[in-house]
Amino acid sequence: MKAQRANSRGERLMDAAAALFAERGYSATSMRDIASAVEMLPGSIYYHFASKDDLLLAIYEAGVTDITEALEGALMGLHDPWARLEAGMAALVEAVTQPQARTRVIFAVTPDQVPRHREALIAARDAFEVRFSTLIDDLPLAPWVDRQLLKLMLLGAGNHAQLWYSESGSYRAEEIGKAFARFVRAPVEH
Amino acid sequence: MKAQRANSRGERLMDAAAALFAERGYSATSMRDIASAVEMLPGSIYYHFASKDDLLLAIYEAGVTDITEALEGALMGLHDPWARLEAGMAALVEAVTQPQARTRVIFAVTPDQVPRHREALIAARDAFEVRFSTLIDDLPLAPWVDRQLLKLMLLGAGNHAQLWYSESGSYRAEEIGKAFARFVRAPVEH
DNA sequence: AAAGATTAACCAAACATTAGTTTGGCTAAT
DNA sequence: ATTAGCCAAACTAATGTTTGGTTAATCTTT
Repeated sequence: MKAQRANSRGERLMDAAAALFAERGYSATSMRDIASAVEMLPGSIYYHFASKDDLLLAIYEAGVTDITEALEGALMGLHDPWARLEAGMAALVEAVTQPQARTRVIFAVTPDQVPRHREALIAARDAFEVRFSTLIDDLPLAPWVDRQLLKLMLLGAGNHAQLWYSESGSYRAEEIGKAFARFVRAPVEH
Repeated sequence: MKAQRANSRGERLMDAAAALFAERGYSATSMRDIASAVEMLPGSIYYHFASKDDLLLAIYEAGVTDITEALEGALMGLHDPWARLEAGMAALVEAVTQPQARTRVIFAVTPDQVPRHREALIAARDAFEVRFSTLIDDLPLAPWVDRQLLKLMLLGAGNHAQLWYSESGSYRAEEIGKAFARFVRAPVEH
């Protein structure tokens, strides 16, 4: 009873494509690159996905689902707003740095690079960002603080970790996320 | 005596290519796209640059020169370390958001996307980052603060502004940069 | 200063390769 | 007997690049 074989191939395809999209970029990755990564012929991909655009869209939406669930999971049981921000940032950095990740594609591929699905990608991405925004909304902040800018700063910093993070490096994803949250909370100055 | 015509065309080529590289990405931009942006034929580009790779490299290195000079200019006359950080962040955000920019290419194109010049691009980018690091090194910080992580956070946040900044938006580049610097300095909490 | 030679900057046209995609058929499992 | 899943092979368009020629400006020579 090893069903799911069909689904399993489709998923493997998405994972392999996601890894290539995240590393080399969307348009720098060819269908032949993807095909040879899963050991099948280029044309065979079209049994699973109607086009390269659609493949990317499927990965992107799956990635948004993944990262949203990861975020919810990390927040579970936490009530203190700053603890929630730390956990959320940790989840974000983990999502953009994990090697097997479809989640990396969300921040590596910008909607403008896939004109045909531009709106759909923006909509999917916004769904996550709105969810992330509530973390900042709940913070007790000084009145001079622009929450919108603070959100964009934290999102940008977390996203950017994708570019310099290394598994062999001295930081783990979780510490990075938490550190970013603490930098804006506590008086860093001395 | 309107000399410089030669040089002027080459510069216009770099600017047009830079704009396209920054918006659509390196490999999503074709030589024909670039050529038609400056109203000449694809093959004519090869009189000025030996290859697409070399064109990108020239733009990238010119961009690093630009942003480095912009940074130095912004810091001139400032001695207080926090004032210098604010000015530096403002210069960074301005560099990644200005429309006529070769500087945007630095943060829009990652070295891995141009394998042939990977090391050269990394070296150029590092030259700027090292310069930027001194801003953080000079800050009087609490002992628990990891300066390396703080640097990466600020760089990431500034770089990321490129993705959401809009000229018609409610923020100007300078305020964004300064706001980011203030978020980590002052106790945001209330 | 005029004629000739040279060069910078580009065009016109093509080349080989790679891109995304399509089609028809094969094979193993249902 | 049917169908899900893939192969084999091709097709068209787009890609980076090359080549030889053309034009207008600059420089040299007389």
